[in-house]
Amino acid sequence: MSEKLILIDGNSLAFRAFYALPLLKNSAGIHTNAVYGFTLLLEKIIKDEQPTHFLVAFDAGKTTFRHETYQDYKGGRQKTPQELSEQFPYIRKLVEAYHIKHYELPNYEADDIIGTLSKEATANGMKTIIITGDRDLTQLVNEHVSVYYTKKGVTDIDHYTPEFVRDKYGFGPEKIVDLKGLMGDTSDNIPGVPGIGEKTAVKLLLEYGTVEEVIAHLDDIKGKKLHENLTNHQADALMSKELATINQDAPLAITLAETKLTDATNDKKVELFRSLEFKQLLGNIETAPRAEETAVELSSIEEIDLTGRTSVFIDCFKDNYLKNEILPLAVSDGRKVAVVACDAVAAHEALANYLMDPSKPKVVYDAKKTTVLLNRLGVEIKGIAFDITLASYLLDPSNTIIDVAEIARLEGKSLATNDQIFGKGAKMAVPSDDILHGYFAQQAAVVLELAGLLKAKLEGNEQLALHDELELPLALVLAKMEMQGITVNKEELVTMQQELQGRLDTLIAAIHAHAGQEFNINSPKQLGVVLFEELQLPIIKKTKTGYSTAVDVLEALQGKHPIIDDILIYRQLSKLQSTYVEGLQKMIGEDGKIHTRFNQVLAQTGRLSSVDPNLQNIPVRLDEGRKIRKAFTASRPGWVIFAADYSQIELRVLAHITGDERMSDAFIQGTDIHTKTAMEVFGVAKDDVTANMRRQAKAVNFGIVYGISDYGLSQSLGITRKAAQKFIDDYLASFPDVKQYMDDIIQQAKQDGYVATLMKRRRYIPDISSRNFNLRGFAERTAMNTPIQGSAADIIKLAMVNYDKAVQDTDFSAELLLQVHDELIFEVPEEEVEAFSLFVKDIMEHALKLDVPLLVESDYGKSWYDAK
DNA sequence: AGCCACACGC
DNA sequence: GACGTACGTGTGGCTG
Repeated sequence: MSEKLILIDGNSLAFRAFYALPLLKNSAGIHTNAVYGFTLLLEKIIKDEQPTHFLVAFDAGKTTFRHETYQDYKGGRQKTPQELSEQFPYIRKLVEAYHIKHYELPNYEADDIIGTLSKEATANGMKTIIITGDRDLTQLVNEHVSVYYTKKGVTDIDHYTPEFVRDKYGFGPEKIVDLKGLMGDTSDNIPGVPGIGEKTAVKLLLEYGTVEEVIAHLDDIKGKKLHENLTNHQADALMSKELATINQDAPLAITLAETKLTDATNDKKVELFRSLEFKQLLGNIETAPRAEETAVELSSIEEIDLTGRTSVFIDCFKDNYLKNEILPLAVSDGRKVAVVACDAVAAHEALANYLMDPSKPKVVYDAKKTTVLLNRLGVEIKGIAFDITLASYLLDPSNTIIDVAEIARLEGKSLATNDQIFGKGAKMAVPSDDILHGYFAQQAAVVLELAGLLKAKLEGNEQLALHDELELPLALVLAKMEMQGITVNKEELVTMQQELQGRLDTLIAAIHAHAGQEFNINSPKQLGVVLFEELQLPIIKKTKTGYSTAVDVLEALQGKHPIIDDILIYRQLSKLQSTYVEGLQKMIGEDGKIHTRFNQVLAQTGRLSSVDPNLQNIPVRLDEGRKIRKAFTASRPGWVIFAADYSQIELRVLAHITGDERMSDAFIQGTDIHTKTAMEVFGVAKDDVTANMRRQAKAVNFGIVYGISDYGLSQSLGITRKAAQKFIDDYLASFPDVKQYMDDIIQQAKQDGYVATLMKRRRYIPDISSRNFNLRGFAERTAMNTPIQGSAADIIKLAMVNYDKAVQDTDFSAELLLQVHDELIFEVPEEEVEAFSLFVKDIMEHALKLDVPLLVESDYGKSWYDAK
């Protein structure tokens, strides 16, 4: 087969890894984060690319041949932190442990080594992949050489191809050096020409081709200042181009043949990982556990001590526990573990009694799933005291928990994964009872072990109450909601489907007629060709794969061609048809209901999400879509759908957290918050707030709540980024305590590494100190926004738990069906609804005492549509 | 099977 | 100056 060479820019990736990962230390006090990140990258590259040849290039020293040309080359760079430079020897050792060659050459940079070898590889018919964190190498891209850039972290990678570069600039990679020649490069202290940034440089190059040609045509250049700068800095431009040019003929003392990878043992890797304490990686090497090694001896259920601390593990095949095949149940008492076939659980009296006894504390992997599965077996489990999935999520919501092995891995333990036992994709199957029972026994044993570790960590974070009093009780409420389901009227959807299909057919015909040909309107690619090539409409925006045909683009084209209006309507209707009208019908069960599942451990802010189907994004904004809600009804005649939603909960939380008086006053006095914001930001009296001012103020409030950037605000208001930034500045000047909070919370994130909600939910913000402008900006907005959105999530969750507890002491027969972030949906007998409304409103408004009032609005009707 | 573009909600 | 800009889920197209 063809040969493939990987070339790694060692210094650049060491820096990336260092800043991407928290400053880890092994017990000997050596910092290891850069080495660790480097290792992850090597693992990923070897696995994904399967190279035949491999080399890591390093920079040799401070001065290079470029310094002869320009003394200040790379001047003004910050010194490499000590914590990183001490890791370089280990990175070299690491590379050697992988039996990968590394090379450095005095007077040259890693870039030149890479450039020279990639040229040689191309000459020998090899494919080359260059991996770096530095954009400089883009110039080497061609059809045989790709450059992969690490984006976020170390293992998130962007692939640069000649087309990518061409799409971005309008010219190929070979002109990158000309670009640098004109615009310079601050990171390498390459001067370029003053007053020329990317925009101007690209324009000039598109017109003249190269720096030399630009200089040759100086007299044609318009703009006095530009002409003057170019004239005065011709030499700088040429020198900058020279500096930016990678040397592809460096005098290397290493040959391509020497970079060939050999089959090697893991000995050195194991030794190094041991000394650096890379436990997880070590676990991966020391072969995946075989059944015999980890097999727990199976006891009969009678031998288990069900009186003390126990764990219960039950699961089903694939992820939908509301309907899929139930697998056995395993119980561990910490010494012995027993596995019972699911059919035998309810029949086994001692076991069933134990499961239903609230005084017998049980530790589980997933309380909601466990509750549902046992309920399906006819057992109402009581006394779940700890959920390791919830615990792991609360400790760090970025943990993506897919199985017990994943939580174990996070705790430095290695064990068989669900994928290993069940297989994945089409090959997924339940294994033999032997394997299955052994696996389940092990799961139960490990769950018990992990519970102790995680509980101690929660305690250390003062998060035990968050688990015990909020998330765990909520899991049981959610289990009930999922099992309850919501009735959906299929006939209603069928009628809508027919109606929509008629309109869609008409639109398709009209669009094809406008286009003069038949094509698939659902294909952005085909649509792009029709709009921008056949019909020659102006290209507003591009995606990385072609023309963008997104709504904002189409709206900008309205009036330019009659096809646009039809496409906009087609888009809207076909989304309704495929996702909702047709999609939801498929989800209606034999009970006439849809049973969504709520994911309690996914959203980084603490919100819930909903899958299979997602009932948190049923249309509401446009009436056309809102009509879908007519199909959602109460399950019994005489009952109604009742919806209660928090009014402006996030902004109320913001007023509470910041203590901002003006904002708080608005809520205390019941002033419309968007109007109030407009009054403050525009400095006008209430009666002088125009509809447009209120609309803009609303968008700014939206931005505050969701942590959008100046760019995001500019997009939503259709204004410039500068104008958007001014809005934000004016807003913060109007609400000084909000401004103070924003500054403080960023400081706090820097200091603690995380931010927290009112209920002590955490979100870690590792990028808060990134020197990457984008990552840092994103991190800052996350820091500002998460306590607001997350506290709002805390409040509605608390309301749900309080409601569930309180309703049991009433005669209400209402059922809680759905949660949509700031809204709860119930079904209620119509005669109860008035009293129930007061009951729910009281619970929701007093879920948590804030310095500003919480306001709940509600309505009811025969369908969700009517409960507006 | 996995990625992309797009669109829905909050 | 900028790598790309609230989150999460589902759909259809396309690619390998």
